[in-house]
Amino acid sequence: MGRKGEKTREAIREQAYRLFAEKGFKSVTMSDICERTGLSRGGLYRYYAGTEQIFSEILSEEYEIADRIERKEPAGAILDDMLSAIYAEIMEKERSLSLAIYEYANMGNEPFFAEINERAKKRWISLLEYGAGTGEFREVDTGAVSELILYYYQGLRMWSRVISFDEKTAENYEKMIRQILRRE
Amino acid sequence: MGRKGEKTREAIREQAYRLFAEKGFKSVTMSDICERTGLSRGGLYRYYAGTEQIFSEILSEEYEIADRIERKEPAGAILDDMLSAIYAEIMEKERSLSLAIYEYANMGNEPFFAEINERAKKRWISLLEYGAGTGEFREVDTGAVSELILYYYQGLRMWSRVISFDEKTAENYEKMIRQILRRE
DNA sequence: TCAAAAAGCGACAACAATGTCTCTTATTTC
DNA sequence: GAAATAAGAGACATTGTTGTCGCTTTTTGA
Repeated sequence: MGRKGEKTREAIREQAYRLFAEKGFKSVTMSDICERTGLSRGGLYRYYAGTEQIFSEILSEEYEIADRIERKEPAGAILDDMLSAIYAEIMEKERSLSLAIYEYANMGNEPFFAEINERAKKRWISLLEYGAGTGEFREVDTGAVSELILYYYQGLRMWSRVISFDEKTAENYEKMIRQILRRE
Repeated sequence: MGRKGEKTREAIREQAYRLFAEKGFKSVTMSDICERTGLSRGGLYRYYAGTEQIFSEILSEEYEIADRIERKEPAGAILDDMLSAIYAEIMEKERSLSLAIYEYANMGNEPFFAEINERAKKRWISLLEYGAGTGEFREVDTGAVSELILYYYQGLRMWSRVISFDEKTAENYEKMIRQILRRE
């Protein structure tokens, strides 16, 4: 019963994702999504009541993935993973939602993103503490350093849409973070 | 001849600035600006052909101010000035155009902002070189460090609209930068 | 295979924003 | 203070977007 609908739902999200990545949140209309999916208005509205609904569904998928990093490896190895994930994200561009997310955040969804951000910061703090405990990292002001890691990354990610970075810029990020954490 | 017009022009820019700071670029309509200024459509269109025109005029004022930092003081003093300007910008919020600028940048104005950014980076690089020359700062990879300074700042500035920072966060910025530059 | 349910269509009314044009009202300037 | 010019009003046609609704087509499962 009703199996085809799920395929369409996914196709809608897939196409909408691309549109949001291209144009941000505000500039995407339901008509745009109709066009891309080949659906009519009636067809599309059967699934989603508007762009906000589609976007928030995309977002929850997105952050679900980002949130499930939880292991018990050496701090250095975890750091490697996180930095290479970040490197990839800075370099990808085409699928970057940074504009859409930022627009959406500024439309009354501040608390949600404050929360996301708080969690990310806590994750970094606990990694830094853990690494300092095992002696892999230098002792640092974990609050300040995790903010640096996060906002430096945000700045890069956002402006990589506007300025065409070479790999050097993304490498510099990694290099600076490692340098800050390196034991002398 | 025609003096009153200039007053109105300025009033339009002033009100438009507020709107852009509140809602970003895309969400501001000519009708919004009519409402705030108390002008009719005909009246407003006599001065500006659209929101892009108003915004780009506001931008050029904005960057004109930002661009004229050129002195021959000790590197440490220049650094102090720049950091305190940054501190103020992170904390102000109400008049922050960061959303508007980012939206506008992503609407085909990438080259303009790439250029602005390039200049800012060069300014930092030359300050870092100068300071290392006088022995006030540590010798660092000036390219990498200036990127860190810039994008960390961008990240902070953008997300300060969404997350209510306390002064601590802005202070941490200053602290980290000084620490990176401090001679041992 | 065929009836019921799900999926999809496209016209339509309502609204919001744009840019223009003509007319009226203020402001200069002499 | 009167003619010339600038500033401003507001109605209008146009365009784009939204959300809905009744109808048709397709899918599904008994």
